[in-house]
Amino acid sequence: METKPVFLTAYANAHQVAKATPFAEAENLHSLFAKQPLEQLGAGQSLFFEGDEAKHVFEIVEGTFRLFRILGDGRRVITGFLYAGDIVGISMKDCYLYSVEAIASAKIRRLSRRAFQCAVAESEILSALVFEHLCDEMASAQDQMVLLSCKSAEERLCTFLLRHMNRTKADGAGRFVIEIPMPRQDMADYLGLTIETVSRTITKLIGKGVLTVVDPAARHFIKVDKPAALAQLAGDGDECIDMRRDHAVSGGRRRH
Amino acid sequence: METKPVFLTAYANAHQVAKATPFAEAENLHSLFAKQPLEQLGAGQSLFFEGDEAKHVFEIVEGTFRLFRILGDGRRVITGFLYAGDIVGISMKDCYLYSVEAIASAKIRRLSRRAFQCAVAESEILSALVFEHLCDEMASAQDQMVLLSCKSAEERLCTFLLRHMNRTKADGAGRFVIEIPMPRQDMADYLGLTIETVSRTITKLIGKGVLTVVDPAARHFIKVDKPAALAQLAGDGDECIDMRRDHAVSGGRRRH
DNA sequence: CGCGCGGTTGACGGTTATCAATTAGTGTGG
DNA sequence: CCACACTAATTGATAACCGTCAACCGCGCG
Repeated sequence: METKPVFLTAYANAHQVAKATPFAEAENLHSLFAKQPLEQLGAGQSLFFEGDEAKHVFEIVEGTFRLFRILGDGRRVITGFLYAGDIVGISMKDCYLYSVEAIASAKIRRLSRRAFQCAVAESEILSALVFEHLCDEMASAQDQMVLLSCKSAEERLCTFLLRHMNRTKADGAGRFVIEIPMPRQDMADYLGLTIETVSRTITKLIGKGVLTVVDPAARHFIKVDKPAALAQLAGDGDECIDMRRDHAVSGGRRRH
Repeated sequence: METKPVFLTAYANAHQVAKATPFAEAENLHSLFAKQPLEQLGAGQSLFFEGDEAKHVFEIVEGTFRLFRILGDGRRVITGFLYAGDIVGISMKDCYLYSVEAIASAKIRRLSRRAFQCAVAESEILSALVFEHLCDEMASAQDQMVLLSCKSAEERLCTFLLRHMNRTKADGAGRFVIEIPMPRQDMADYLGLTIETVSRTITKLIGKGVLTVVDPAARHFIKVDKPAALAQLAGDGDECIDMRRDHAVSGGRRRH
């Protein structure tokens, strides 16, 4: 995550491009949006729908969004969430691959795809950042596939909470209060579970002393009392660097 | 899939780059590899391992490969397969995200990452192709997440077979003989199932008259007797274009 | 107050994982 | 040539996990 953008920049100096657009001196993707008007959205409002022509790129200024697809029979799959600072709409060709909705009220800025492409094409730095962005997206898609492919309900939930924990600062005692801005149904559709299983699994984790719901009225804030236990239960125990090269010897399959 | 590369090309003419490298006139990613020596690999041989420094980009000339990650306790997740003509190693930052192994004997060509980057940075056409490649990878990762998130064993298997069918030509009678080059265990690890469930589900589909195993000795060739039924059972019934915009009204969840 | 919504809890059953045995194909060596 | 071992795949019995259906709780709001 802290790696320098190496790709497409290695030969940046080979390009001597006339920099004429308003974005020419932009050094990161966010600065592209700086002059765009702020747009306010209400809860449940959509940025775009799956299959729509991909006309804009969006920067999330405030709030949380869900990315999802609907199957023929009504099943919904949430493929990701967006938080303040995220950018969406880059990794598209002609059409959006998924729909995006604000979970609660939110603020965004938008750029036409054309303007975005223009700015990126003129800057080696931005090209590299776009490439990096795509790689990050791929990496988290991979992680999600691992989660969905072979983790139990408890492992899925712990992984989910852990990801949120890592976006949060600890308090003095090394404990965390994490905000879960989305409703249970969204968590379920994201983790490939039902709302009931999510609820029950949270209850079980509370029973184990790993979690506390801060305020029964506001269930969107959860305190992590045992971060280490949470990481343990998440299942990807340091990914087992040593055995990757000779997994054949262990030979075992273990559960789905 | 038949869309023109729009991204990073829109302003291609703004760049007047001195094209001096051997790759300067390359018009597609494969031509980059044309002059590289052909390498032969045996069954089970690795191209690289998850976590290795990403030093090369590979073109698959012949054979099939599995992309996978190993979890701490030995569970294996196959995140994808590679077939002749595919390219792997682009969507990486410093390190490979997964390991890649030849399923049977195979042939590849490789390019150093540096050379690849160099060539791509000098050509607008190649840049656009790389971007397109990444978008395709994202799209199939999304599809896989949908599959793993909410499809039953039968739907998963039918989806898998359907994907292979679409890479194959029909015979005169509109039927298909598809080759499944990987063993059952690989299918299982890819579909988030066990080998037993894969086997049982195939048997069930044969019972329904949808499939025939061409030769009990060579189980890697499967005849699709009812392609329409297979598509039906795969579950993503034309993705329900109409209801995407108003899924709220249907209100229903349906099974995981 | 009654209603609706989001969330929790309980009972039950189905799908699929797990454990175990069997078959068939393949290669090896005497 | 056949016995043997070994692997890939299938089949069967059983049980666990989690989905389904249903009831219930607490809260906010008209």
